[in-house]
Amino acid sequence: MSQPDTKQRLLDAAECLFAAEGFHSTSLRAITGKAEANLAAVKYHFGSKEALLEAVLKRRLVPLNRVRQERLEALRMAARQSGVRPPTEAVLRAFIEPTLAFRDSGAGAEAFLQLVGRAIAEPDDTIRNLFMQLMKPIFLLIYDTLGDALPELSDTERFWRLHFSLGALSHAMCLVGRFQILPQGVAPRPEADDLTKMLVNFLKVGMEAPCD
Amino acid sequence: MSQPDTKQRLLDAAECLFAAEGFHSTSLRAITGKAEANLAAVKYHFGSKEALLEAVLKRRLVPLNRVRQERLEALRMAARQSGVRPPTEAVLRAFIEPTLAFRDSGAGAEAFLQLVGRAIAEPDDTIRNLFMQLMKPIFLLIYDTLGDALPELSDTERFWRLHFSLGALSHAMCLVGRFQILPQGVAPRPEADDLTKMLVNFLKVGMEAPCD
DNA sequence: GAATAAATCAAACGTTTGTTTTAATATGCG
DNA sequence: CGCATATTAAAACAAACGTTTGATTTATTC
Repeated sequence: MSQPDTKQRLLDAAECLFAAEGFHSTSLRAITGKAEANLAAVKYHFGSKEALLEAVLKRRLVPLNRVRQERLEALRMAARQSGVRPPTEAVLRAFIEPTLAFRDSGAGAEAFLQLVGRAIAEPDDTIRNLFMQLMKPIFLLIYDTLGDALPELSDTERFWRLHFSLGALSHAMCLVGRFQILPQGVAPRPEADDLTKMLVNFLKVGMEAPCD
Repeated sequence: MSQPDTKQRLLDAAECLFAAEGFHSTSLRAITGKAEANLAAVKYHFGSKEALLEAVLKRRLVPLNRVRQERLEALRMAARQSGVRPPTEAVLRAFIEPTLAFRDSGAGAEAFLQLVGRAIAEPDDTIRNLFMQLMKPIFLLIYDTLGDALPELSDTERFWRLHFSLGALSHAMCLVGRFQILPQGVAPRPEADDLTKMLVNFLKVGMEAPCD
């Protein structure tokens, strides 16, 4: 090998291009071109274009979800032992903080956030199912943990408020770095910490709002 | 003409397919096949595939945004005359209520909501620019009206809270009708009224939350 | 009813797509 | 060295894409 792992270069290039152009609009020729690899390299190392997408998603999403899972389960554990409810804000933070902090963790990370933020609304069944399969466990865990934090909330309200929150998060993830409409007086690119603070602060009160 | 307007049938078919499969994944052959029209009909009536998308978007989005604009401007007017701030909830409702109520207005309306809910995160520049051009005026108007309602809020906070809200709304729009993860005890498809109430209720407190 | 315009049609265009095949090259090991 | 395995390279594949063409049918106008 001349350069670091072709496999790695393909993952990096695919992540970047999938995020910028979308999965279907990105050709294997564009990916292998950017990665300075041969066209057949994708088939050789991954098997297919879809398998490449799966690898791109898993590379970052599995560790990220593991962190989220650990933080959420630690919250449940601590709450159960001390006999008090986990604070809503802590539950939201356990899910959101790793996501947006992740943004500054490396070169392709920001692109990856766009990719994931868009995957949640993906029209293609194969892609959405792949993404949902990766997200379902953590989704159900935060749903349950929010139930611990807000036991008086009905299942339906909790479900929809969680989805409103996921929508706000994914939208924030997509928006980071690509603004289309910027009114005067608005900082173009907040720090990850500030964005997390704003988002958690916004969602917390929504989650805890009385139902009527 | 054998059937009602080919142009109309093309719009309906395209709306449905764009929503279900996405713009790039929908072929002109699929559209003209569903519309029972000739392949060249799109070129003849609209000029191109992109122009067809523009027509699909404008057909519903222009009237919808007109309603939103009227309601928002009526709020500003009433507030200015009475000397009190427009209520945050009313501002949100002016924007959201027409959207979700629209869902029950016709056959393709629900599909259209998915299409629009996804367009906001669209990777393709041409599509996103087209959508943004249609949405920019109403976006700036609600941004200003929220400024009337919440003058103590900083521009940056107001901007991001608005985006969180748009994310929640677009996510709710995409989700309507296609659930992937349904915990027990959750109603699968709330009425538009109920969904609006939940969403507005959720966003209102987030908008009005203290900054720290 | 002839002449003009509007609409539809089947067929083919050149390109690009993901995939596959076959050959060449580098690498590791005894 | 020589063999075997892993990787890269180049070329070709059929299929699908949006677009275009030129002929034909339908509708409108004088």
